[in-house]
Amino acid sequence: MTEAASRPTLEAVAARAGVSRATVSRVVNGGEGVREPLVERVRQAVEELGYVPNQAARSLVTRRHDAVAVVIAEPEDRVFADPFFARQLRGISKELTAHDNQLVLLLTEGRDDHARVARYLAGGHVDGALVFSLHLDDPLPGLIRHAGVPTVFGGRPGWSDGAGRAAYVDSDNRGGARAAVRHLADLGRTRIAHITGPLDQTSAADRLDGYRDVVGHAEPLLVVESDFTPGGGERAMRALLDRVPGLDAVFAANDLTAAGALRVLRERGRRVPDDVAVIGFDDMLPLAEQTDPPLTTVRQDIEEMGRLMARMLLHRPGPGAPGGDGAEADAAAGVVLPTTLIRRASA
Amino acid sequence: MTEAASRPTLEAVAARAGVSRATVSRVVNGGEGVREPLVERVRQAVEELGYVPNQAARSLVTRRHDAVAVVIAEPEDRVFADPFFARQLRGISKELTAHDNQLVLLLTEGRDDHARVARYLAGGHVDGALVFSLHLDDPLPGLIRHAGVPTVFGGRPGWSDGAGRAAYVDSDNRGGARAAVRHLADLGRTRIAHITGPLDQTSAADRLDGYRDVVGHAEPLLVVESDFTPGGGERAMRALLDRVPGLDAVFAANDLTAAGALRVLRERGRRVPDDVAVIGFDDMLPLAEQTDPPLTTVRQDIEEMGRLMARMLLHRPGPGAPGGDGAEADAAAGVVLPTTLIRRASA
DNA sequence: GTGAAAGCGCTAACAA
DNA sequence: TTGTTAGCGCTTTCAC
Repeated sequence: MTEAASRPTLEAVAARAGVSRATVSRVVNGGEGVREPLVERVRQAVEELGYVPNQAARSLVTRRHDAVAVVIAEPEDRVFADPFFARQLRGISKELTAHDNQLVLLLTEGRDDHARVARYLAGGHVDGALVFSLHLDDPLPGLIRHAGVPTVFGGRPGWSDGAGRAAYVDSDNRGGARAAVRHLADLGRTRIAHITGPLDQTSAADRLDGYRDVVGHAEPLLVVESDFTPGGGERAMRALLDRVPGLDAVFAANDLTAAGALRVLRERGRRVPDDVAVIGFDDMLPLAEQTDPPLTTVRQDIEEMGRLMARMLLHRPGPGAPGGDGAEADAAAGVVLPTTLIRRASA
Repeated sequence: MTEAASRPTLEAVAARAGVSRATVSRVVNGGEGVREPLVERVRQAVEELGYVPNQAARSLVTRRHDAVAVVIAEPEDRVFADPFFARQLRGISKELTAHDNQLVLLLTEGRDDHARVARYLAGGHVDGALVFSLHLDDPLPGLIRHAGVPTVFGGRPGWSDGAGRAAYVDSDNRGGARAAVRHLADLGRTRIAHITGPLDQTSAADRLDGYRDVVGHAEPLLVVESDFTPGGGERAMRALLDRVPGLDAVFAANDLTAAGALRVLRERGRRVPDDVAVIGFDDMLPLAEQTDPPLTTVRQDIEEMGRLMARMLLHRPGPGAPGGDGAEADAAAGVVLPTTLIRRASA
């Protein structure tokens, strides 16, 4: 219970081991070019004193921080209706931990916070940033790119100004949607409706594209834009049933929407999947398992997305590497992860 | 797009403003004791150069970091089946941001990670820690207390070794449970069952106590220990129905469990709430709204819990203050937040 | 292979 | 009120 009084310094360790500070430093940082017996002596001294390097002092000279910012820009409550970010965080955390990096979490509450985040990032407190921003018109990504910090985005960024260079990780929204709709078609369904998400988000737009890849643009009446919420799903489902009473399948852009749709279908006396088959997207648990009937849906490997984002940031070619200055790295700007159709009872 | 070359230092600002570094420092840190015209000159130079203080250099001398660690020790997937932590994080983040503190997120994956976290905390990289650890036998809280870092716990800590001094924030699990069960009694229900959570978690134990406050210990057959999962809820509900077919109400220790119970009740042909009334705990959205019927449940103000934790940590009496050395602060060790019964259709 | 010494950018006495 | 100066604890040339 020795009170934190003042923690031992390199100096103290050096004294104890009977070597110079430089030697201790070398040992602490990997021990390259120090002879074995000395290494051992220093290790022991470190152990005995419970020495932990002072990161501030180290950063001051190395200009590295071994810290990465995770920026989550989600003004709405959606972040919390959804374990999505939590899972990605887990993936990110694992990868960062494996490389001895710390995770600094920056949550933004709205536009006011943007300046704060931009300042922080520009302030060089972290070695890079992982950014989640879902809306096309979000000014934050621009601010961040301007801050000159190496960045990897979560989800395909929607802006278009020479953004070919932005590194990102996304899941295969389009392919997943295609698989879902194709599955409905294979079931013999011919009037397949789609409840979209907010189309200012690339994930929603991509899922719509996937739907169209299979059914074409033939029946615009079968597509309703919604908002990724259960309430929106209900409204959309009602509209669809009013417009096309004979529809026999629904592909909802996410599970929340699908849950709302399911309720309306039940309320209107449609049996699922007998009369109308339903597929969602996300495999959001426990929701997808708890709906009635349990929801067939498209799963994405969210944790892996997080891990990959961190890996891309950490392993990007260093500032001195050929072909780039680090911030605007290398070739493969975007990485897209596969999705899987999870069959339950609803389709 | 000026590449981060090297950011301006205090020195540069001083030169530009024609003053000394000390003066710039004073202005940057609030401007106390500097005459107005100078303040203005310095501010301008800061602006023009886009100066941002180097936190590492500052920490090195002040030994403060304006950073707080949030430690989430949850080996299981529960963290992510539940927006609980995300919400608390939001609350914490808001409060920290308001006081210009950064949030360093430490997720632990299991025992292996404990040493890492303990080392980090002991390393003096942060000014304090907010710790979530749900299990009685978790060694992490002990390690952390040993690290000598000011700490506030999320949820009443369960260990007993002189832990009267540990600061924590919890919601009124016992009172909430009492309100739920009392509501069931007011509905005229007389055979009220309880599906508990894992009793090695104080929240589950406290909810059981609340239940007993109302119904007493009379009917042990009406209480089944479960695990906070839907599957566990199903199993518990089956056991309950087998043992006490005539039961007319169930208080489930959380919404996930309640959802499982609801399914079994339907499957066994019991109408809810007519035959059996059901109440959950948490008000976990969207689940609680999407069950059939929508779930009556006990809501806790999760975000406020987070905010309060941060506030307690930030405003704790400083190291020099009377009556304590900061780590083992003042009087009110624990703060308990009220809960609210949310009435929906299930009870 | 090892040590001595020079800062990294900042704050905090202390002097002026 | 302002400036001068001495470090904070560490890494990193550069000699030896």
